[in-house]
Amino acid sequence: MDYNFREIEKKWQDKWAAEKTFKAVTDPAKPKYYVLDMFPYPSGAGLHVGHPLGYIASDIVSRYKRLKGFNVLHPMGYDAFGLPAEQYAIQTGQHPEVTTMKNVARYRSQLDRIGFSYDWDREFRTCDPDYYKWTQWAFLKMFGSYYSNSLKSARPIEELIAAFEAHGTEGLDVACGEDLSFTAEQWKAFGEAEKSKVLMNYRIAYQGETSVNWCPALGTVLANDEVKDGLSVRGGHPVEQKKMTQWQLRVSAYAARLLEGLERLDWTDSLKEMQRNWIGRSEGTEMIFKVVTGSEERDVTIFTTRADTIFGVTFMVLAPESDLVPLVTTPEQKAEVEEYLAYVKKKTERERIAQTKTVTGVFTGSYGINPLTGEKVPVWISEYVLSGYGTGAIMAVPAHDSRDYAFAKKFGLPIIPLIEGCDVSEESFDAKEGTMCNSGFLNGMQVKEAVEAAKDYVEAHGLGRRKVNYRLRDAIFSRQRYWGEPFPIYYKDGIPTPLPFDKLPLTLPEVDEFRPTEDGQPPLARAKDWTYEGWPLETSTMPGFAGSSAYYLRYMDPHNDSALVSKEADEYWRNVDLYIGGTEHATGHLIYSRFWNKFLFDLGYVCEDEPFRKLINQGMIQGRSNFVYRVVGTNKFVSLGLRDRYETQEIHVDISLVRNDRLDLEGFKAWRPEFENAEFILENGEYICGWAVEKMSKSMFNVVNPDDICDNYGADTLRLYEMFLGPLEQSKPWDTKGIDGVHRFLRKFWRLFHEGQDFCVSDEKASPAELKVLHKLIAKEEADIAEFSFNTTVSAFMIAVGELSDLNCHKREILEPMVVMLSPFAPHIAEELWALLGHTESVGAASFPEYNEAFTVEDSVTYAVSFNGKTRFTAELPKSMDRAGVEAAVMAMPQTDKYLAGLSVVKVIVVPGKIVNIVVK
RNA sequence: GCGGGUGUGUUGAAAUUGGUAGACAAGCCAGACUUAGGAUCUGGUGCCUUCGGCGUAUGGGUUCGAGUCCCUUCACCCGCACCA
Repeated sequence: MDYNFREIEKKWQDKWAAEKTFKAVTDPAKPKYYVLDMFPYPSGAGLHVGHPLGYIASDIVSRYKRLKGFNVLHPMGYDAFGLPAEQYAIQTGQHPEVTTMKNVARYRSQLDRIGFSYDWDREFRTCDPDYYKWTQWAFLKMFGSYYSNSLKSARPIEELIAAFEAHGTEGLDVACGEDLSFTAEQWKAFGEAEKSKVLMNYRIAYQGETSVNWCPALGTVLANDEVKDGLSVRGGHPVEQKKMTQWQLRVSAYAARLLEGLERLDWTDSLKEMQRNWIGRSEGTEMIFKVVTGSEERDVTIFTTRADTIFGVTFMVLAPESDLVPLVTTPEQKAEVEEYLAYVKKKTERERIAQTKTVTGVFTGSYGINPLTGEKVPVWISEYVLSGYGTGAIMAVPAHDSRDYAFAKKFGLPIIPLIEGCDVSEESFDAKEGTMCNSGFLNGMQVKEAVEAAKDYVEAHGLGRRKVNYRLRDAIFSRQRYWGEPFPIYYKDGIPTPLPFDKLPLTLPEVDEFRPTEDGQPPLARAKDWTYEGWPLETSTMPGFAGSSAYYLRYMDPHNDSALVSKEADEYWRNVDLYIGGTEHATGHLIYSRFWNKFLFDLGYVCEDEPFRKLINQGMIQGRSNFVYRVVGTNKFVSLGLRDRYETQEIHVDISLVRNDRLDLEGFKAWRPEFENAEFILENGEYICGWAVEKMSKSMFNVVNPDDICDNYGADTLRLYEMFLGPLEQSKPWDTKGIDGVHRFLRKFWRLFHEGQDFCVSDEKASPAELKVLHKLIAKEEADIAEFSFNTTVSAFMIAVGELSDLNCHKREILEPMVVMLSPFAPHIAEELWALLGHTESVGAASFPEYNEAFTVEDSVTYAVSFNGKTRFTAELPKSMDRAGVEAAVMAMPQTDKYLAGLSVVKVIVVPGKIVNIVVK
């Protein structure tokens, strides 16, 4: 009986599906293990061979953990709201749901062929109303909450209202947009609209005007992580800055906790570092400068991390968007300032990035007073100061900040050095080292002391206070799009009002077209009767990250109609033990999810405050493209080695026409009409193609489809090969060439159980040599899976199978545990052999074999004998021999004499079990 | 510019964490069986060579011993980027 993978794989996949083999049931008697893949966005292109890499790894861990006695939750679903389906809908008129469901079905059929052990009963799509009901629910909870800084927790907004009624803003320590100040009496006197506006300043989900990334081509705003280099991540369209009123999430309130939480997570350092940078904590000082405009005087607060440099302040700078700008502009400067603001406004984000080196700015006409020296310094406006960070105003110290330096040079402002011996004639001195000078009471101190001394001084004299700033901004939460979750908000007398919980889900209405309305309203404005009790409903929808922020919780209890997740399910499954996915979500999804989870934790809906305990980033699988070289102006194609003799043009060729870099000439001619009459200049009778590693994509003709691999080699081979390709976390090119090696291994494994065509396994007792092979492999697999080093496990299997074939071993005692151990990697062949071995239950119900050191212990060890560190020969010695014995034995060997000829021994170093080093002179 | 990472045969990669570098695979070469082979099996395969020597990007250091630890330089990849 040959290894017929097609028949075997079909048979077992059908059986797993029919019997729901991998159904997870809450079982307090067993320890739980939750393995999650970042669920995919089902794109129209289907899966390529790179996508399942992480899924295969997580499936191996899932199956392994089941063998180790864990109750494993391993679900899968789809991140189904998103731009591509909507763009397609705009172009074709086809409802995004239709496209999405078609793509989901395709994904599902591709996934099913690879033999994953998902519990498909828990599957859902983020666009299912049953699911997005809970996304809307969470939004309403955020709308109904504020963040208490003193309690470090979200609290119901009713508590805040009660506080306002009792004592206004007195003693308030909460996260907010701007610092408001009013008394209880004032609060009570506010009208409904006014109260709503005030509360927006504190809600965790709030509506507010902000500068947003507006993408005209997509007709929507985008979050910071959806924009890269001034272009939209999806589609690559230009993005500009625009002030708009938008729904936002007060993620910034959680900055400190998001940062601290990283300490407790088992994530890679690079990923944690990325999040730290994104959160961007910096310790500094807020200081008040009096600014004099004509006869008026007002306080301007600046933020600095270098309070020690205050004696070097020679000017101040405001962000162009700062509210202070109109207030401090003098009548004489008004025209110039307005011209500058117009210039800044018309720049797109992309231009701004491209021109970071150009220095621009304008003088306001006002002067600030240095609170320490009483000196007057001019107040400027420049785009290098950002309105969104700190206070949008800075004190400029050109001697010790390179940006201030460039500005001072350009506009001829004075530069005062503050560190002894520093040279500021060519560039600023940014390093925090040296002895202070020109700095009043700080003179003579080292910079590090001066930083603290200056902060103390400022606080002691009431000039300002210590302040921790974060770079993390609130998340913009509305999109002017159709294909997303509708906001459960209606406008009663213009006041944003939450829909009652029992009206959820608020389902997406039908519209006749998916593009914005003629007057620029979002597509939902096209819906007939988009109202609640006669009041208009919100017309924007939620962004892509909304649905993916709590999906891992829903898998714990996916059919619950009365809660996102029941208390019992949450307390059993708690959080994700192992999360596998790409790095591209480092600053998006992985921040939002942590925020979302912490919020639900604060309100007591979940019991863990971090969602993902351990996270692995699988590397990307790139494509390996092939090229042919056309001689310019002809239809002749020259082989790689000969192309230097011609002027050639490199052309991508479909990799299906190439094998081992040899071109299939007839296939190439048939590929495209223009190549029909192609002629070839061959080397050694063959056409050798060039190659390069590139992103796997249709346009490069280098896409490898997993279905084709399953057809030709089988899912087990695909799984093994993807793991064999190299370390999981590393990016690597796909190269189908090597796949025969693992396929051959599976056939060899199969043959261990067969004698000719017959299944043949003996009950004979295993020999010590055979047991050693087995137990070496057990130890190796245990260690490798703990470190996610799957490639070496596959190698170890190949070696073990090679050794067992050499030993001609067909014994059940050895082979049965081998099948169990192989089952996480190649489950189909394992199930088949397991059944042939006479078992009626799935191999998944077996236990992972116990490692017994006794079988692998050697009674002798090989010592490497070296002279002055150079290994000359090896010596086989009993393992029990002590150092002195080893030394004596080695010194007595004839080879030693040979290498000692004429030299004297200085000393002998014996490393037990490894090395004997003889130092000679 | 700042931060993180990587560098080993023709290729993907191993190396028990400081102990015989290149396991395992691919490719290539030779042989066997074949009408044939994108099939199967066997052997060889880092470089220079006569002994032997040289080899883990580069130059140095620590050590009896370094791919592994420390410093220098170079190259590449990733992330952030006017964050005061």
